[in-house]
Amino acid sequence: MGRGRVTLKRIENKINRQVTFSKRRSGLLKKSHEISVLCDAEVALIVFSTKGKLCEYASNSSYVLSLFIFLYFL
Amino acid sequence: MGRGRVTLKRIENKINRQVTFSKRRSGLLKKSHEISVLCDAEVALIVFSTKGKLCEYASNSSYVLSLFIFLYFL
DNA sequence: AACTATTTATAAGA
DNA sequence: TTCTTATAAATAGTT
Repeated sequence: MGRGRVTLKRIENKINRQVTFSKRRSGLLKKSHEISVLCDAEVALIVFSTKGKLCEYASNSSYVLSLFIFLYFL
Repeated sequence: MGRGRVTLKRIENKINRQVTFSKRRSGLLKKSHEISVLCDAEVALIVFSTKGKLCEYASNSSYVLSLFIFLYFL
């Protein structure tokens, strides 16, 4: 996607890595939401950046995600 | 994506819904893996189809996903 | 934070 | 149901 091919390797430049993280995280959230609605599927997505910033998505009935996060931080 | 626009609405045709689920699930897994490698992020993805078929991805250190699944099936 | 050239994902078709 | 292809969507690099 975009002007260069993706090489599946850690992006060493910190700025680029953060920018890519931000872009792709939102893409992942969007697609998680889409599959849950289109296909009537239950989805839970949890993403931690290197800095430990948490980001999550859960379709409607994924109450279990809350439990998961609760347990994670115990 | 593809030959028609996506309308964010449950796909009523069962066959189409299953096909779309299969395609998009693999896309989601791929992208989850990519962001984890490219951005050095920890990712856990859990997908249940309507039939209850489980599918999951976890980047390297997401041992917590195992815990989650364990708890889910208690 | 926007833009746009390209790659990638995928809806529909074979 | 696996493969192909036209097109939508995501996004890498740029401004």
